[in-house]
Amino acid sequence: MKFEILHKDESTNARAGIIETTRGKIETPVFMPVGTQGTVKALSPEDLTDAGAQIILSNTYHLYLRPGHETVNKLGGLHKFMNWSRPVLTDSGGYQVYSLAKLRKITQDGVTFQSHIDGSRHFLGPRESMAIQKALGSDIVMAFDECAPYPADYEYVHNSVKLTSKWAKVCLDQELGEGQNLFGIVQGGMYSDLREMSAKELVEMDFPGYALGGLSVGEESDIRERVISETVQFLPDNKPRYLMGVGKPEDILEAVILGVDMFDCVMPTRNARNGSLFTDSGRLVIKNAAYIEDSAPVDENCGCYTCRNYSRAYLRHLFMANELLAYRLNSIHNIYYYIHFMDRIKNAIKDNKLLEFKKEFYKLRS
RNA sequence: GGAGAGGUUCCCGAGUGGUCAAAGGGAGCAGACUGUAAAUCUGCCGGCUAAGCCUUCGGAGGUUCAAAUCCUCCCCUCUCCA
Repeated sequence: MKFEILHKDESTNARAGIIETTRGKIETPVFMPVGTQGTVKALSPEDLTDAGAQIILSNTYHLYLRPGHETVNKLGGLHKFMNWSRPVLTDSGGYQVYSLAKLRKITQDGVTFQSHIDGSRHFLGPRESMAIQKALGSDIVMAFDECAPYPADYEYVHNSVKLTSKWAKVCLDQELGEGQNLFGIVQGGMYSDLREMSAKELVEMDFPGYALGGLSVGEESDIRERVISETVQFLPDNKPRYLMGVGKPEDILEAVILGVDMFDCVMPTRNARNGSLFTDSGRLVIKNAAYIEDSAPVDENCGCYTCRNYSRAYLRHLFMANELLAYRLNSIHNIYYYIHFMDRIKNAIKDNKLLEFKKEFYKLRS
């Protein structure tokens, strides 16, 4: 994997670059749609490429439980299995340590999960996570970390950072497949010194890319931005930086300004399924009665398949009637919005106009 | 014509003397979703000059301190038999 910065914005820390993987190039800043179970919910791979997706996310824990990584491997790996030939990044299962907190127990060696599907017990540690991700054949492999909750006291987070560093080293020692690249994940909660410690320990290990984990867990956006900026300063300039799980368009914009290159979030797809559509003037809740007879598209300026062909009134009808097409059309729009939002940010960086873009962005939604 | 069942707040449907503005569901209205246990979850859902009052349980009348609940008559639905 190769990462090259093509341009740096003059007035912010934003960068526009390109990641080269064996499965193709990824222009950054990039948004990666989330396809936890080997599918971006409601969308086909064609829908994703049409919307401009360059890389998608998938998940170690979920694919391990179902259908099983060995099964996926026997069927030719995740890309072939799901008919997606562009790059895939797999999360390690570290987020499930947080999201499935009630169903797991952490030890020094890893985490014992009780399956949310059938209650059976499964051990997932750094070795297991690497082996699973190797079998899946993803292009970017995430280290197995502990995503700490928020709020959490200093001692808890301190231990969490030490554990994450210990596991990161184990991950690094595991053999991966051809073309696979392992990213380390910085933890440290909202504590500046722990973020610094975590970042330095991981940078010492020399990963091809670094992620900021443990954010978007309920903290205020100003706290998040503080942590991002405090963390990024300890990360090498010439490696991609990935902010995990963030977020709203405005959150992403702020993080790009602070020097982040990669993002993922369930928000565009989940909100689409719940009737909330992203536009430059804010979120449009398609189920609102205001759109019953509205013949306009969701967003007049949007070039997505949904906006080119369907009215708000029709989308509202599909949603209210629980029609399956609603999920697909809404998801197409939101994913397109996010991806093109990143394109506009990227172009603004190349033109040294990111701050102007930001100003215009907030003006439109007020 | 005979026998039976029933009419409850937008809909379905509980409730058979006071704890009933009336369970529950649906529909509707609004909100939340941040490395997906999410096509999920939450709130509202008769009116008002609101810790109180007013109107409501097919219609009219009556019994009672008190009626969606008991009585009388009327109207209307449905099922079965002829």
